[in-house]
Amino acid sequence: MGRAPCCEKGKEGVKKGPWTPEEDLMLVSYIQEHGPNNWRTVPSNTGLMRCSKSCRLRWTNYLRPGIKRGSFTEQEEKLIIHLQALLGNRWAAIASYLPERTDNDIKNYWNTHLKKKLAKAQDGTERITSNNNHRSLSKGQWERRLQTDIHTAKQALREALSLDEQKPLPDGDLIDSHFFKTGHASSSGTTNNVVYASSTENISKLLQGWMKNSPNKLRAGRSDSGSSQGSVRCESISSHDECKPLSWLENWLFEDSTAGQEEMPNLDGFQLPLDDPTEFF
DNA sequence: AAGATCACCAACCGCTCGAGC
DNA sequence: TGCTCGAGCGGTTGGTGATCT
Repeated sequence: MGRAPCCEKGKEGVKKGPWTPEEDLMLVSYIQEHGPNNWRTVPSNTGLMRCSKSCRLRWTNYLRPGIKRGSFTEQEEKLIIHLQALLGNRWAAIASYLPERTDNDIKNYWNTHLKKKLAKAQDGTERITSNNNHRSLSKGQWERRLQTDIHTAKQALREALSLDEQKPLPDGDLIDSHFFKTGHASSSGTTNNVVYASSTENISKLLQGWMKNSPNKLRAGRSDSGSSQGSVRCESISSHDECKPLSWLENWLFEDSTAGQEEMPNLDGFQLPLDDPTEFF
């Protein structure tokens, strides 16, 4: 499989580094008109001296409507920790459960905050248990620990979701409708102060206008960072057109909660909602 | 006050996947 | 069937502001 050279790599005149508000405006104006697709043609059509990849990234990580910036809430933090435990470093998949956050954002937050936090916590618990763990775990012990971990993760994830019960995390549809109705995602926010991307007034005006006119385009754009993995998973779960990751997740949690709380989940009957559950590990 | 170090995050790089030819 | 290339993803880097010495 011949790998294509990185877009415009080596090409002269390709700008790198931070985006200027003018560039943002150019990109947003273009996407407002044409939608977030066919990135290859974006630089030439907009006149931006950027590589198509850079344009896509700028859009998905910063300019895309509905992106929440600023500090993460405790619920978000919990959710990330436990989704990471379940999914590993599949940031795009994790991001699909935090529709207002980008995979890059989550990844950064994980690397700069949560990893350290967990390392500290783990360090504390390891000190306690280290005396009892001189030998490596046997296979049986390992499996049992794995089951416990999964159980714990699910439990905490359930808690995280129930904490947010009054303002349930939006599923795929809610994201869009919520966003289009308000035109500004923070209007329903009851939590922390959030600063949204595209703070430049012009850009936000453009986006608001665009959102009113073409909701379907946004959906197309969202699917981008919604990750292919996420959508594949949706297909495997539901034959419906709509992708509702949180719905099945909630179902999954609630299903499990109907089982005995103290009962250790059986790994064999543990229906992970992925095509290949072993991918988790 | 100034240099060193740390923390954060936007952006880049390179790999994989999958559609199209 | 194999190749090309666009798109997406995760890891890494580099710039910048904050904090420390």
